[in-house]
Amino acid sequence: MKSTREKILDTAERLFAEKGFEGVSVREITNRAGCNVASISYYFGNKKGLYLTVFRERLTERARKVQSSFWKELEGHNNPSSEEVIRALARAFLKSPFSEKERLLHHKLIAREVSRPTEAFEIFHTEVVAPFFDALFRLLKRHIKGTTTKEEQLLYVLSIFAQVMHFNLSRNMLTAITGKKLDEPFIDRLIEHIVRFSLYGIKGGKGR
Amino acid sequence: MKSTREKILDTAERLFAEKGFEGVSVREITNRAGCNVASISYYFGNKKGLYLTVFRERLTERARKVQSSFWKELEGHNNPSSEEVIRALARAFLKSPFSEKERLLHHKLIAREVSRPTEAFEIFHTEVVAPFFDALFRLLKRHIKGTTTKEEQLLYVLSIFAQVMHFNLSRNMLTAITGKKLDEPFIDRLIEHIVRFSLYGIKGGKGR
DNA sequence: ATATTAATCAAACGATTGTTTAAGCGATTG
DNA sequence: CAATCGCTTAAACAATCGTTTGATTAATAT
Repeated sequence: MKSTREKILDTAERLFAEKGFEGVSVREITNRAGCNVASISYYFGNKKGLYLTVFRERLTERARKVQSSFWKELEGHNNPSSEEVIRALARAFLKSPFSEKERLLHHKLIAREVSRPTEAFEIFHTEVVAPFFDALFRLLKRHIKGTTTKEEQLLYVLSIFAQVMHFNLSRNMLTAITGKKLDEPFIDRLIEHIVRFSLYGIKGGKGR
Repeated sequence: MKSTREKILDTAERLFAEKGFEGVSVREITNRAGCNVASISYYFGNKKGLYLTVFRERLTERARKVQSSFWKELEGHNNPSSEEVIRALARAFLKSPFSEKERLLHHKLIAREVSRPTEAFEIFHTEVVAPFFDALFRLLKRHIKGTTTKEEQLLYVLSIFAQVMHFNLSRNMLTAITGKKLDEPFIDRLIEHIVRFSLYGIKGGKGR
C-alpha cells in the first residue's frame, strides 16, 4: 500500500494540473487522499512546499523519461536526418511511456508554469529544459542550410513543442472542430502532421 | 473619465489573465479599480458574472478585430495562395492592432479557457472560433493536393494557432533560450518562421 | 517491558473569501 | 419642496482558506 506522502503527491499532482495552485484547497487534497489536513505541513511544510515537491519529484523525473525515450528513438542512427530527429521529438512527447491521462497532466502543469512562472519554473528550466535544448541544438545543427541562424533552429524546436502542448491542452476544441477523438490512431496522424509541418524550413525552403 | 463599470472590466480583464479566476479576489479587483466591493454584485451579479462579461464584452470584440485584420491582409488578392493565407493568419494574430500588452492579455485568457473550459468557452467558441474556422477552411481548400483530407487542413490552422499562442505565452522561456527580446523585429522574424514552418505539407510534401 | 520516535488525528486559530445589507450620496423628476 | 432614481459606501455575513496545536496511536529501539 502507498504511503500517505505518496498518496498526497498523487492527488496534489492531479488537482494542481486540473485547477491550478489557487484553484485547489489543501483540504480537498487531503480529503481525496484520505488523510488529515495536518499531513501537508508535516511532510511538505506548507501548500507551496507541496507544489514545489510535485515538480521536484514528479515532473522532472517524468521529463527525464520523455527525453530518454527520445534518445532511444534515435539509437542506431549515428547521424540521424532532420526528419528523423523531428519525428523522434514529436513521438517522445506524444507517445511517451505514460498513459494518456498522465501525459495530459504533465503538460498541463508545465503549461501553467510556462505562462506564469513561479519558483517551480526555475527548477524545471535549469534541470530539464536547458540541457535538453542544448543537446537538441547540437543534433540539428548538422543539417542546416548555410543561411539558417541559431535562432531559427531554436524556433523549430519551440514550434514542435508548441504544437505538442497545444494539441494536448486543446483537446476539447480539437475534437469539437475535427469531430475526431484524440485516440491512438489520431495521435499517430498528428505526429506525421507535425513532421510534415516542420520540414519545409530545413529541407524544402528556397531561403529567405 | 471612465465609468466604474468600465474600470472594473479593465482591471478584471488584466487580473484574470495574469492570475486566473481563482487567483484573484473580488477585493483586489475593486481596490485596484478604486471602487467598492459591492459594485461587482451591483453591475455583474457576482464574480462569475464579471468573468463572463469580460469574455462577452471584451474578448469576443477583440477577436473580431483580429479576424477583420486578417481579411484586410487578403484584400485585393481574389485568389490568395496558401502562403499568403498563412502569412495573413500569422500576422493577424501576432501583429493585430493592439499593444503588445493587450495581445498577451487576450491570449492568456483564451489559453486558460482552452485548457480548462468553463461557460465562457462556449460563448467564445460559437461566436468567434467556429465561424472563423469555417471561413478559413473554404479559403485553404482550393490549394490542397489530392490526398489531403479535411482533417489535415484543420490541423494546419491549429498548428499555426498553437505557435501563436505558445510564442506569446512562453515569452520567458523564449527569451531565456534565444537571448532575444520579443520585440517588433523579432516578431517579424517569428511570422516568417511560422510561414516557412507551415508550408511543407501543402507545397513541398511528397505525399504520405 | 520501557523509552523514544514517527505518524496521524480532531479541533481550533486568525485571516480572507464571495456576497449581502442598509444607509447615504447627488442628480433628476414630479 | 419632496420624491425618486442611479450609484456608492462601510459594515457585516457565513463560509472557507492555510496553518498550528496538543493529544493519541503505531512503530522502533534500548
